[in-house]
Amino acid sequence: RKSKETGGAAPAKKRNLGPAWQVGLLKALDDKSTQLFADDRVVVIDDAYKKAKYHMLVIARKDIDRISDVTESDLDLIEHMDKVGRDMAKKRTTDDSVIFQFGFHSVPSMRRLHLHVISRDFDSPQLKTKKHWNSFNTSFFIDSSSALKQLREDGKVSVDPSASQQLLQPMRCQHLGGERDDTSEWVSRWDTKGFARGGNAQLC
DNA sequence: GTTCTAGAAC
DNA sequence: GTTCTAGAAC
Repeated sequence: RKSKETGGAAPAKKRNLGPAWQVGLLKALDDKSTQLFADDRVVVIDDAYKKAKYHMLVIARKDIDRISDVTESDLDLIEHMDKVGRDMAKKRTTDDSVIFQFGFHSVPSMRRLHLHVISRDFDSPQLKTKKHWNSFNTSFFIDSSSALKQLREDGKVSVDPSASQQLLQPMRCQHLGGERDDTSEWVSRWDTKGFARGGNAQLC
């Protein structure tokens, strides 16, 4: 043992990492019981409050808070997170009708860089608010493919300064396009109440 | 991030 | 009266 605390001081205190609710993912890095996969660079867990039938997080072990903090030297890490995420999605279900999306929140609430691996049904009783929906269905959500492209070309991932305002917009479907025709049916099903609750989820 | 809840909206 | 939304949480 090599402890040389001066004056018998208390054991080295851990740096204040912030409020408990912000550091849940940091604890997950050390909690093997919840890990679906782990290697020297990442840990995969189920999102504790999943917003779709399938919703996993690929968490980086490296001390980076968010996608806007990554640099060129992290390209390998982001590529690895993306690959692990896609592998996990394939392992998780063999149902080809399940479509996944992979990406980062522009302004995450939880600390430590994490990649969302989420199925596009958004069928979950824990998807309750407009912000929940918009965090996966506006430019607030940065696809990993887009992040990788930016990282390769610009050496960084730019985040829209107004990204957080996207969370306040009316809920729209990105994939059907058109605000009146195609989405009208979708909006009527999810917009007013219930979201995708009740097992009637479909791709928007 | 969630939970709780007062006040708004219906 | 019930549902919905937005802000505080030490």
